[in-house]
Amino acid sequence: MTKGEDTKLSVLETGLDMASQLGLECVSIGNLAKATNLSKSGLFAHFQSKENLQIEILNHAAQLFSEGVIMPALKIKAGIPRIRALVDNWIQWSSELSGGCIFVSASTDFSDRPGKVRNLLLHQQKQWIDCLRRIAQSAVQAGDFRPDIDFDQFAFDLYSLLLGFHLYYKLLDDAESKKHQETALVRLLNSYK
Amino acid sequence: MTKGEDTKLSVLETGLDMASQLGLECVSIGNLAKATNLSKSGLFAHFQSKENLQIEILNHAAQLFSEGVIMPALKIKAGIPRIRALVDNWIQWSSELSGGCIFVSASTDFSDRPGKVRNLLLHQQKQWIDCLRRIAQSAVQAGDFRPDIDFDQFAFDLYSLLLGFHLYYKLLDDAESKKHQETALVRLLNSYK
DNA sequence: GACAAGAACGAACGATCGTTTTATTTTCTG
DNA sequence: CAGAAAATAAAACGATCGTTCGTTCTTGTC
Repeated sequence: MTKGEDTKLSVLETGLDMASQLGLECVSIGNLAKATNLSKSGLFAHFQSKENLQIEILNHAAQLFSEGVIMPALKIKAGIPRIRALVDNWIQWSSELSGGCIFVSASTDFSDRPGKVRNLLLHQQKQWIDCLRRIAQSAVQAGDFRPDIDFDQFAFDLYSLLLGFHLYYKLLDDAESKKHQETALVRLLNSYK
Repeated sequence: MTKGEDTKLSVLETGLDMASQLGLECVSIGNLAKATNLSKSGLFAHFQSKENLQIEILNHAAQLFSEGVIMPALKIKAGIPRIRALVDNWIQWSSELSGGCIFVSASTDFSDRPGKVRNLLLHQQKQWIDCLRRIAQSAVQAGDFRPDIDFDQFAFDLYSLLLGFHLYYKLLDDAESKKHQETALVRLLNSYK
């Protein structure tokens, strides 16, 4: 890895963390430069525009998300064990970032900001929902779920559960949030059995 | 109502709508002044600081929320009918604002911004969750829910459902979101019967 | 109709925004 | 080690940020 690639990566790491806290739009190039001990122009040269920076942060996050949340879960036995692994990984993921899951904050941030960033985010979220759907399908094949279930509905149900946990955990810092999430997950899984 | 109160109110209306779209932090005084045909300084004089503006926008939103979502629901027969009314009102509320529910976007926006605004937001969210809890209690008294249910868990479950709907509706503009929300609500209510 | 109070204005403040240009340093290659 | 290429820096651009100041216009009251 060349020097340039190396610094760019560390900028993306720091930028991802800042974006999770402040929102993608509020990560300024000046602040990010300070946080990474670079000059504004030196940092800027890596991205050519702020929009590009935002896109690269999202892509970097997507890669980490894939490696840390999705792929490990796919190595677990299909069905309920895999679903539980996915949930655990997701919670782990959104706890690692100091401001919570970047896709959740960016989704509310960019739901009304048309442009390349929103388009990318939309695509990523559709992929994530598709992942949830496929995991429900594999749970049917594994015999853990009834064969007549609605995959899209399951994706909605599970994502809602994670969003609820996210808000409770991040805003209310509710010690109960993990318990509530677990209870809700058990009920959700049972209703699809 | 004096002239000043009148303009201030219209600023809050416009500011609330902008905040729902861009997030509270990205509502700039300059833009808000343009949108309300005021000078920057003229608008500023009503609020003394940006933080105050944000707080007043949130308080204004809370009043509308109370009038439009909570109070009408409390006039409906306690139990499942009231819960359904509350959900319908909430969905109506978050559809009226062009950027969705301000409390949802502000919660992700300010979960990592300590200060008066975050404190207010936190208080408001706790009140909302308390409202959900009490509605579950009244549903027990009305005989629609089992007496041994966990009220906090119900609040978590119902709020998660709304958050899921909100993301689906605002970001994915999913025509199916209403259907998914309805299906999930039916299952939720049944599980507490 | 004078007069005080309230409301809105224009101009400017220093700071920061994203971005460009030019220069300097660092790194890699022959 | 020399020279090309890549990486970073410094300085400045116009625009906008939140805020302050002093002034002007509008409002309602005696």
